[in-house]
Amino acid sequence: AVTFSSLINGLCFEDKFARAMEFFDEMVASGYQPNLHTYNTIIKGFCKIGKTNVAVGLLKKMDRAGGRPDVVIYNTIIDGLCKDRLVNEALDIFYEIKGKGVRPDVFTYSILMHGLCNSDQKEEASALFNEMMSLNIMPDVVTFNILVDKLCKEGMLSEAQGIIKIMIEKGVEPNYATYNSLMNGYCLQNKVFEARMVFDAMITKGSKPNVVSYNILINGYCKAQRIDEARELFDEMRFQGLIPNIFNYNTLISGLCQAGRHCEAKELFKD
RNA sequence: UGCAUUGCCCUCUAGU
Repeated sequence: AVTFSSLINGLCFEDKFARAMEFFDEMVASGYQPNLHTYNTIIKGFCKIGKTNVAVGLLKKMDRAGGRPDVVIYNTIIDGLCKDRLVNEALDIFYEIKGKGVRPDVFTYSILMHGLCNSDQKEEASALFNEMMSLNIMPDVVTFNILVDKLCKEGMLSEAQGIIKIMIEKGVEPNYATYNSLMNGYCLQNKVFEARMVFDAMITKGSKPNVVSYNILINGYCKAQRIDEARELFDEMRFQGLIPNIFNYNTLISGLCQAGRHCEAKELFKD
């Protein structure tokens, strides 16, 4: 059963969801009883290809058949709905499960807070944050990162710094995503220097910058018309053994183009 | 007994 589930998961990961489904149907037809892990993998697959409604249908079917969906399954569905910008439907499910004895966990709250932030409902997200605290469901680094990121995107950098201070006081260490959000926030305010300080600080604190960290800074330099520094960072990233991804190429190539340096852009494109 | 499933950060384009 484990290998079966892993296989399906692997197929979904490789965007071979249709194959995964085929496989799932065959197994069920030959009398195999899928467990919660397997169901969740399938449900997530449906959400990923934009068929959240099918996922919800599967959930209801499980429910009716007495399949007892667990909090992980509900979290997957709630996240799928949020990513489809159907936060209200996600909240409906949240209230529904609270009423029937499935305890929301730190994932549930983080997912919903993320959805609320993405639909410009920061106040509601804070309310959920307070609610989870009052229920003794402790926010973790991801929960805090969601708040930090939202504040950074709104340009409220000192508030974001405040949250980081609070998280540290609570014994939750910021990770690379926290620093990346902060760097991005500074770049959005055209404060590349401050972003660079964060970048350097994260190295000192032992969080290795990843390709995303580099990309944020590269983008910051490009937007500030400092293309040469952007190029240097790109090279340094490779020197550090990081493999540039599609984002890195896009960022630098469009930066070069906007600066009128089309030849260099073409060179890079060839890689 | 162990092992598998859910949440956070970056680019461009298009749409609105």
